[in-house]
Parts: sequence; structure tokens; C-alpha cells
Amino acid sequence: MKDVAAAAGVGLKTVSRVVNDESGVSPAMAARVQAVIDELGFRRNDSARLLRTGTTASVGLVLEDIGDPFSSALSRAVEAVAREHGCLLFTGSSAEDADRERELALALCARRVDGLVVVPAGGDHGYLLPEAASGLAVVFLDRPGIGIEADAVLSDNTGGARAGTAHLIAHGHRRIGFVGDLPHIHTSAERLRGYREAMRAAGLPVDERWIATGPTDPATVGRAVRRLLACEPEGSGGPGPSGAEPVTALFTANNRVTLAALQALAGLPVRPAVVGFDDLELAALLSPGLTVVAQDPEALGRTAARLLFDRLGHDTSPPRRIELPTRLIVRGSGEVPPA
Amino acid sequence: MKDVAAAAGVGLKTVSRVVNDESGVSPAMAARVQAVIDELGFRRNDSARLLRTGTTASVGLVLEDIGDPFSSALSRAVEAVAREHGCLLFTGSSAEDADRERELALALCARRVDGLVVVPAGGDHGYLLPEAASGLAVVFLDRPGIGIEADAVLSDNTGGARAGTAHLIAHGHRRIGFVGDLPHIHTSAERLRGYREAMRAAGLPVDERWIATGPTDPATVGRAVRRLLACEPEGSGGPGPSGAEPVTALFTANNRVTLAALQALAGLPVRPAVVGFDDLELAALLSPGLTVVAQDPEALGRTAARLLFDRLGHDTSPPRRIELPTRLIVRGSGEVPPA
DNA sequence: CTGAAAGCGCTTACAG
DNA sequence: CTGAAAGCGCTTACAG
Repeated sequence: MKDVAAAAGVGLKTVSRVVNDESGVSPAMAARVQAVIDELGFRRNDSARLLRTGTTASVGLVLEDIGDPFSSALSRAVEAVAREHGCLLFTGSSAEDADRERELALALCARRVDGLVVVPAGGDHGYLLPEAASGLAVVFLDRPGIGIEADAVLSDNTGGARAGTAHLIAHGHRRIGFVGDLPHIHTSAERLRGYREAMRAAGLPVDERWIATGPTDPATVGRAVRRLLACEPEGSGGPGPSGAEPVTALFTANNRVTLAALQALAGLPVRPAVVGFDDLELAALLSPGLTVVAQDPEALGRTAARLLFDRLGHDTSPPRRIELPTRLIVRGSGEVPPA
Repeated sequence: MKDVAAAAGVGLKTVSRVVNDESGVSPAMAARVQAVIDELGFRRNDSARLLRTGTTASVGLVLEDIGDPFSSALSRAVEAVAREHGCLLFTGSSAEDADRERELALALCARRVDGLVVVPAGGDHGYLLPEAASGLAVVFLDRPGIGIEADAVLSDNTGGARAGTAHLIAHGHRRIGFVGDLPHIHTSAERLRGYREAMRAAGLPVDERWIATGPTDPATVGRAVRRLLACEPEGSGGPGPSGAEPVTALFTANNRVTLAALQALAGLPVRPAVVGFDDLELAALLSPGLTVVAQDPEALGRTAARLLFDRLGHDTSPPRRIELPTRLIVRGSGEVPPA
């Protein structure tokens, strides 16, 4: 800008005015400055601009894994809203690691993003307290934050799992397996709670051996599925016959678990009923079609982003916790009768 | 920082040294400054830091649509590499709109990102020339840029489509439909070329009515599929019987097209052979399993990001065009014999 | 309508 | 080991 001012023989402020389309510049002057700008290929440095202005016109989004369809759907929605507000979006993945989440969130704070949407990886979010105190807007998405009073936008995980489990019960199942993510993950715990509630409401006992929570890699989930269905091969290094009665239906508590479970089932002789939490792209094309409890990631992301910008617009009402409904989509796999 | 310096009764530079873990500060002084930093809750403003330093330690990624599985897989790979280099990642989607791509890319440039990975939406990329001239590193991903000499990392689209089509031919098909994206999209055109090459190599004629390119929404693709298979219902407002002989196999040229085509086929009485470009999450679980020409989005993204950081590390060799192989995954749908 | 000065929050280059 | 001055590229507040 200094170069432009010098080359055009005008003051710095005049260049600034032209660059920003401010009024109060004579057309002749504006034209002269613009000509120099074009000639020199000058482009304003927005980082410098924003340093002076005090805003960064950017928000950060900390996801679990941008490569996951659920995360990327959230991402799309947040991006759309950010765009409406003229904001650029930083994204990063925590890989479900609380330290990494913290590192990432703080790096974003150090860049002075105006706001942060965080899918918490767990652990305590007290580290955001000083940031929030100095004006950062924070909205938690998919799971609530811990150790800080902030907005959260969640799905009705318990209600959804309850409905999915009840659906299996309504189709005659009494022994239903629950396959979920690591138990310390909020959504995982809430969905397990919904499963238990549905079983209790129907007066059905729950054998704890029907509940498998853990990592969601295909091998682990595959083992869990085979164990629940009493299809665990002998000598496989597993814990051996569990003694529990095999289940006739599975509730798989998120998209990755469902995917892995379906893969495992493809190699087994049994055809339990299946209801999955989260919809999958090809769910309707499987045979039978996959019955799911669908979240609305688009609405989740959009709601969180809107809330964030409300806060940036100085909405100082107390932190809200918004819970979005889930939807049971009946396609066949959840209506298979008990074997 | 000024406040910290004042409160600690030291110079600004000393605070800077402590914050940056620079050597040459007496332990006593360092402790005193650190105490004040903690007390005041001071956190360095990296934007200001980076303004002075001249780098921004951030890169931009312009995608077609972050919500698409292919884009999000690219995104994950780019993010992983950026993270290794201590860089934060801006992401944005062009929605396949050249103006929007330009707007987004220039906004990123105005923030002075160190580098840009762009999945081109089309149009001319001459607008990046001044940016590149002033030091911006640019790598195009998935499709080459136009009007600028820059690195590009692509899949072997032609070869993949050729292999997929040849696979159908090898299984006895002679009339094969091609359903692809808008013809002006580079990948779409290249894949169509591969299809033509395979047909020619086998001495098979191509009826132009077997080729359907256009938007990839389910309705449009569904109509195309029904027309190719001569299943277009009468009075549907379509162009009526095309007069072309119906095809016995479909080559669907990207993930969205494949998905939409499979949905359409689910409602039809015919079972053509299908080979799709791009792998899908549940492809193996369909019956028959979906035979695909798989790209390696992880490798694409990783390669592009590495190339970008090589350039940032002052690799000044001439622009490279890297083409990654595709892989035919045989699962059943491509081996269905002609009806 | 135009511009010189001060400052956003930091680092660089230098002097003590 | 420590710090005062200048500057990164812009805008704000003010004066002419």
C-alpha cells in the first residue's frame, strides 16, 4: 500500500479509501490510484487489516475426523453459515484425542478466530475459560463441553436409541445386543442409556454381556458381533463362550459400528435384525434395507453455526443446550423377526 | 504483551523471549515473567506474530463440496500433512462454481495463506498468476488448472475408465452406457475418453445415445438410466423412445452418479452389469457387490499436500503433473453377463 | 476531498 | 543477560 501511495503520489489513507470503496474520494483521484493498484498488482493484506480491526472474520471448527461422513456433513453446514456471514473457516480434526483437540483449539484461539465450534473429544474444556472470558464465542457440537458453561447443540441420543431399541422389541426381539463406541464418549453413553431405558420400559432384562462398547475398528466390532451372536470361532483367542444366550437383534450405535457390523454379518450364517444409529449412504439399497435412527447433521451444524454468530452478534442470554430430534427410518433390517 | 512487560517491570523483548522459549533469559527473570503471564492469562496473538514474520503458517484448501465423501477424504489427507508441518488449514467449497472458487481462493490469498490446494471448479485460473508471482504456492488437485503453470495431482481418469469399460467388454457386453457428470468437467471428459478408447480398442461401435452426461442429481441420472435401458415410461415427458438399442451394462463415471444410478435401478425390472468410478462405503455389501474403479483419495490429497510443502521449501523445479493409478475392484456387479 | 500521525500486537536488528 | 527503537501492512481518529 505504501508502494501504491508513493507511485500514485498520494497519501496512504487515500489508497486505503480506494481499496475499501470508501466515499469521499474524487473520481479522478480514485481512478489514478486504481490504475496504480492494477499496474502494481496490489492486493490488500487482510491479515494486517484484521489485526487493526480487532476481528479476524474467521471461525474454527474442531471435528473428530473430517474424513468421516458425519463430520463432513457437519462441516458443510457450518461452512455454509460462515459463508453467509463473510467468514472463512479453519477446520481440524482431533482424532478423538483430547490433547489434540486442546492443542488445535488453542492454536485457533492464538490466531484469534472470532468463534469456535468444537466437537469435543473428551476431557475437560476448562482450558477455554480464559479465551471465552476475553470474548471468544464457543459452541459445542454433537457432545456437550465439560468444565465450561457454553452452548451445545446435540442430537437426542437417548431418545433415538430408545426408539430404535423399542422398534426391535416391537418386532418381537427380547435379547438385543448393543454395540457401541468407547463408553467414555458422551454420545455413546447416552445411546446406551436409551437402549437400557427401552429394555426396562418393556420389562426386559439386560444381560450385561449383550453390551459391547469399545473401539470401532472393523476387527474389534467384528469380534463383538460374533460373540453376541455366539458365532465366535473356537481357538480364536477370544474369551471363549461367554455363557450368555445369543441375541437375535443388534442395535449398532453409530455409523462406523454399523458399517463394521454389517461387514462382519456378511460372513456369518445368522441374520439378526439390525437397527443402526446414523444413516448410511447406501442404506436403502442393501437387502434388506437398513433400518436406522437418523441424525440430521445438516441441521446440527447449521444450528450450531447460527448460535455462534448470534453470540458474535452480542446475544448474551444464558448458554443454551439445544437437542435436535432423530428420525427412525424403517427399511427392513429392523423388522426381521427373531430367529 | 505490553501489559505483561509493564506488570513484570521488564522490557517487551524479554516477554517475547519468554513466550518463545528463546535462550538468553536468566531463570529468575523467566520465572517472574512467566508468573505474570499466567496471572494475566496472556496468550500470544499469532496473527500479529505472523504479520511480522511474513508467513502465516496456514494453507487453504478449495474443494468442490466438503460434504462429499471424495472431498472429505482429500481433506483429511491434506490436513494430516499440513499438521506435520505445523500449518493450520482453511477449507472452503466452490459448489462447482468457477466464480465462487475464484472468490474463495482470492479471499484465502488476501489472508496470505502460504499455499493453496485447489480442486478447480472450471474456468480460467489466470487470476492466480499475480499471487503465484508474489510467492504463493499452488497445487491443483483432482483436475488440472487452466491458464497457469502449476503442479497438478490427478488420478489416471482415462486409464481407469478404460479398464472399467474393458472389464465390461470382457464379460460379454457390447452395448455399454456411459453416465457421467457435466461434460465440461475435466474428470468427466477424461473418463468419457477412456470409455471411448476401450470401445474402439475392442472394435465396438459407440452409439452416441448411449452417452449421458449432465447434472448428477438423482432425478436426472434416473431419467438417463431409464432411457439407456429403454425403461423410460410412456408419457413421462421424456423424449420418447430414443430408437437406440438398449444397453446391457452401465459405466457410471463418479460416486454421485453411481449412487443415483443404483437407486434408479432398484425400481427397475432389469439388472444390467454396472461398473462405477469411485468406491463407495457399502459397495461390498450390496448384492451383487459393486465392482468399481477406485481412486485413492488419501494418496491424492497427501501427494498434493507434500508437493505444496516441497514448493514452500523452495523446490523450484518445473511444475509437475502427477497421475496416480486407479484400481479395479471386482465384486460382482461388473461381471453380470448381458441379458 | 486529502493526508500525517499513532497504533493493532508482535518480531527483528541492534546496542548496551 | 536485557531492552529501546523500528517496522510488518493495514486502519482509526484527527486535522487541514
